[in-house]
Amino acid sequence: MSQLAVVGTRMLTGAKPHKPGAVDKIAARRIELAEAALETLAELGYARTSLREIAQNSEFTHGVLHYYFEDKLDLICCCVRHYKARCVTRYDQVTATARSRDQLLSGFLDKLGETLRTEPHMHRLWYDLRSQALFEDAFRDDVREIDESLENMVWRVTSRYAELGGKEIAVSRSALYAVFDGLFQKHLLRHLSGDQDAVSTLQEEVRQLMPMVA
Amino acid sequence: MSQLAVVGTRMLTGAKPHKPGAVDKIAARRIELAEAALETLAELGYARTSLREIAQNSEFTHGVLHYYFEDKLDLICCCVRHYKARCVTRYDQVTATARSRDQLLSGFLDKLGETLRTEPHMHRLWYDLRSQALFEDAFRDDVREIDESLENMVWRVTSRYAELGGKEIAVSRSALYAVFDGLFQKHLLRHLSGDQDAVSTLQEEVRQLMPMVA
DNA sequence: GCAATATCTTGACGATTGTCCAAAATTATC
DNA sequence: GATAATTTTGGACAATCGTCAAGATATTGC
Repeated sequence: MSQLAVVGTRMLTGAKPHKPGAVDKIAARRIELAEAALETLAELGYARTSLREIAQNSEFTHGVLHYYFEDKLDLICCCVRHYKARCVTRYDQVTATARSRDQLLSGFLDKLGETLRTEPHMHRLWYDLRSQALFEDAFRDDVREIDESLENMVWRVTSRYAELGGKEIAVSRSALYAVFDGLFQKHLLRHLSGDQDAVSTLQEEVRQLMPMVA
Repeated sequence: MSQLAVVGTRMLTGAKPHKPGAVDKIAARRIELAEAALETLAELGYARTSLREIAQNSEFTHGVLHYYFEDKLDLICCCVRHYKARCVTRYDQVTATARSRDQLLSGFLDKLGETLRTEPHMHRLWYDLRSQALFEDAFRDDVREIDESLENMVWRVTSRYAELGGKEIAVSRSALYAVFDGLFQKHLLRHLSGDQDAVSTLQEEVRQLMPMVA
């Protein structure tokens, strides 16, 4: 019997491990494997990703996955949770340092374009996993949590933008996030379809939009 | 050798069949099978849908699918195309008959709620397939076409709404569609998660939004 | 340095997948 | 009503899937 079940229970209940560092080691490997899984998922999509393919993108063999994860769903849930940490602070630097409305907008647009240009695969994975949550209960809580984090992120940026202009945000949190999310998703598809202007078009759309919402 | 390849070529090139009615018959069966496939896809999602499962939801066996479709991708592409026809005119009746701003808004919200309540599975399939287009080239053109149709639909409704108020739409077509699409997707997830207030919350969000965009 | 534990590899399993094909069943044609 | 063409069936195939367990290897505690 592997120690996983015990460790898993510990992690869920928050009980302390008998041996200090043991959980950390296991957790570290779980994250390592989850990151390899994220790469594979981003490349192939949820529907085409197998455990063997994930293992091949790591430095281990496929058997080890069942040593650290209950099953495939457990692994992918771990991926989703780990994915979150990457995203939610993406624009905080811009928000914190910008000293004018234009500066904030420019910094935001730059970062937005950079994200679309350098990480399209990771973002298409997000949309894929969010769609999976529509079918699979196990994903729903995590996906909702990430969605909320992203909503908060958009709200923070826009709040600062409004503040710098002495204005108030004119739409609801949901609507604000929805419009940014929808625009990003649309131009992500364009970008992946080979549209060279996708990045600049997105930036232009957002540039026109910002003064309307705050 | 089946006639499919010939028929397929005919359909692509638009050449006339040797025997009148032969293509229609084949096309009709293709649609019949595509509709059975749509039901299965809506139930299980793209990742978990197999050809045998699709056939079981139809009145045929799994072998017949390869008589009418090149392969699985061909079948699902046919599904996507067929799906489109159902959606794009959903709100046209409301737009055509409404004689006041309030009437249009109420009719739109009613239809929106009814859609979310009665067809959540078909809509989660749409979001699933749109995400698949981020990975699979074969879906991209069809998905883009559907997206455009939906964008136009939203634009038609909002245009009429603006017209009835003697106003102009204040945002771009992309942004307008993005915000509606994003809000719908969010509340679809809520609704499928068992949130009883999802429908009314969506309606309330849209009710607040409409006067802001037109 | 030995025993015990933890970690990893490897191969196997039953099930399922998309695809293909020969034959049966059905329909159309004369 | 016989023949030909079309449509459908159902089984076989190779490949791949998630899962599991036994054994090899590495690490730790004493």
